[in-house]
Amino acid sequence: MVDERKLDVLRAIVEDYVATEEPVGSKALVERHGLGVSPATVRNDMAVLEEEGYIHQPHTSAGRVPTDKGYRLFVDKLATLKPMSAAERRAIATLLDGAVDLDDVVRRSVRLLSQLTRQVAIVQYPALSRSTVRHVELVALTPTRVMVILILSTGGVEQRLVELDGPIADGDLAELRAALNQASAGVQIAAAAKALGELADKVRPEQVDTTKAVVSVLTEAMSDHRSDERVAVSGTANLARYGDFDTAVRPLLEALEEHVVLLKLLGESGVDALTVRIGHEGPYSELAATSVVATGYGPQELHLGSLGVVGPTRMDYPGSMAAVRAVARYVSRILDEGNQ
Amino acid sequence: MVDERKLDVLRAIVEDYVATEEPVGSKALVERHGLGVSPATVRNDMAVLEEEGYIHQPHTSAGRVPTDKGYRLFVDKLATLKPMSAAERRAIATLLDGAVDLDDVVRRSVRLLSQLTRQVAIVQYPALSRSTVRHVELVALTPTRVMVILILSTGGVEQRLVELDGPIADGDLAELRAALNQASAGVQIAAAAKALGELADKVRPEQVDTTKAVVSVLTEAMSDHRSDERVAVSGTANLARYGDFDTAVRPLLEALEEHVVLLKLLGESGVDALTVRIGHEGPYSELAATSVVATGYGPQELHLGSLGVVGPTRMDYPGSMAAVRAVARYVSRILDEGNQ
DNA sequence: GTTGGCACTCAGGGCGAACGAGTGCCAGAA
DNA sequence: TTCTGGCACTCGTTCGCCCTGAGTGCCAAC
Repeated sequence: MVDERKLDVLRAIVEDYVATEEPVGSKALVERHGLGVSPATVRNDMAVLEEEGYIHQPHTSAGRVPTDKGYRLFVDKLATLKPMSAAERRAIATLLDGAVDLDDVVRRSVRLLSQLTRQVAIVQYPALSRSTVRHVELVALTPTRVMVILILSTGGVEQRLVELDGPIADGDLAELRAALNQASAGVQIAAAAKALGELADKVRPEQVDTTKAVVSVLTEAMSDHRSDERVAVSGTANLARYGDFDTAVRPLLEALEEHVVLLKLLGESGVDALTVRIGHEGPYSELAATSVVATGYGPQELHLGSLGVVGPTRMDYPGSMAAVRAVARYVSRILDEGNQ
Repeated sequence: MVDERKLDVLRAIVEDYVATEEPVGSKALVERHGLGVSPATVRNDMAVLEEEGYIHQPHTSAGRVPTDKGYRLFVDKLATLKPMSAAERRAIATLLDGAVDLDDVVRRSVRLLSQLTRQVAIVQYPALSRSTVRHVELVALTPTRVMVILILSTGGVEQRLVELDGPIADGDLAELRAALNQASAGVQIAAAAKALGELADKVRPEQVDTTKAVVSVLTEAMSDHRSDERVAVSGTANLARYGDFDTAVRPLLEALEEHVVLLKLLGESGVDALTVRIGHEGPYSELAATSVVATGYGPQELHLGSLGVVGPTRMDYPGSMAAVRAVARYVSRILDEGNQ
């Protein structure tokens, strides 16, 4: 199917259907797009497109609707990314530059993305597991209670409270702090957890218990509560614009509650590599009516997390793809700056 | 309207309508509830109830539906809190006790509450502004970059990065840390911000710039990014069970995106004081079809935040009220323990 | 004050006709 | 070949109609 005009027809059908949400007929097509041929000709083309599975007719006397395969071709061959307007670029820059910390970056991004695309936006929190330990801090709140603070290269911070068996002297605390940092600072999280595990063997006997207590909390903070399993969601109100409530809105609303499902939806596309999953191409059969546009983000090609939008298969792919890419790039840049 | 039986009739109408979502007629009423009188008698009572505005007839040949005023009377006079089952109590205890930090408590609570009530749950993050400063920590990441960490009595932690004009010596950093803690530790946030502001006048001249930089970031962390303006939401999928999409679901979905709106919805009810706002009683006319059940929480009667559920006016008030109160009490207890 | 009887109202469902958007096909023009 | 205008055909949608039945209000009797 190399026919240029048939591709034009498909593109026109997708664009019209996305805009009107109604099956599009041959007459309306030639009127709204300057195709330069008659409706009859378009009808012939449509018959071929249908035979090849790119479009579909809900019933005999109706217009045509793109199939998932049709959207796929549209995205792969026909769509050019809508460039972001200057105003949109400015909005991205000013909003994200105002973020005060890592969580704030995520919250602002997800909100921004949902506003730009008028879809449901999802942003995965950056993976701590890929980052390195920048510093470990111990603060004695009382002689037997120590606040353990883990600071990561991504700007993420985890804190935990440790209850000690007996009181600890300030000097011992400083010593322990130094030992912890020597073992872990600058080291990737997985390696750091390992190094810390061996630390208890190297300290003075009377420090062993305390060290063990602190280390166990630290390693737990590193592995157990992995922030990369958290996601932020925004724009659910945009679901209200969906047509079919039961087949489209309800399953998606349910999916949005399950963060595990969301993570699977987002997938693991590389940094700066846009993934578009259309309808049944996704991992969940209940979500056969929704598409996902996602990409990875992170500084220097290092994949720290994914972000994207979900919406009806009948969505504005060029616009969504452009917005997702723009936001991902900006987030990557911010993470990069914070990383110096 | 002191008639005991009329109140019984109203209670029966509310319960039936909540269960079936359909206007309830006189015959069905006497059948399902053991009222011991004939339908005709009930009809007379219903006529009076309607005259007084407690119930309403959608159209002539239909049954009755409670009005907001009817629900109000039901909640005030007729409803007894459904006690939580043992299993529910256990679920609350085990789930919330497993929380690792303050944010986790909030996330778990909101999820729990939405599951218990099968409604949309909202939990406000605890107000930092009411808590006291427990400790301020400074960590030199590089000679000119300092991580400022603010630890609060509620267990909340805020961190910020400060870029200094020139390098700072370890000794000076320790000195500054001591000064900061002396000025703010144990002090309420508002007072602490004030005390810190005066600190720059008291340090050695060569420390003034550094002090000012750190203090400005600290006070900003204290006031600007107030976590009590953040809320967590869960259970939006439950909206799918609503009947009327346009009048009930859409406005609520939109409201859920606006955290300011949510905070206003939750209101500022005292700790252990349940607030029920029914339909038009709330602050937003678009949300005339939704009710809010909320309460404050916090240790020792100290109001740190609010939590609650929102749903259709046609909701299970006794069940929601019981769940909201149970979760709030448990959260309060956890905050209290963390505070020792 | 309560009850059974009865006429009345009216939303909702089922049915059929008219409508019209859109199609497929075919013969003729380019 | 490829495109075009014409035409008969399909079928979902809309509208008007009637009928049904749940539920009511009122009244006379208990």
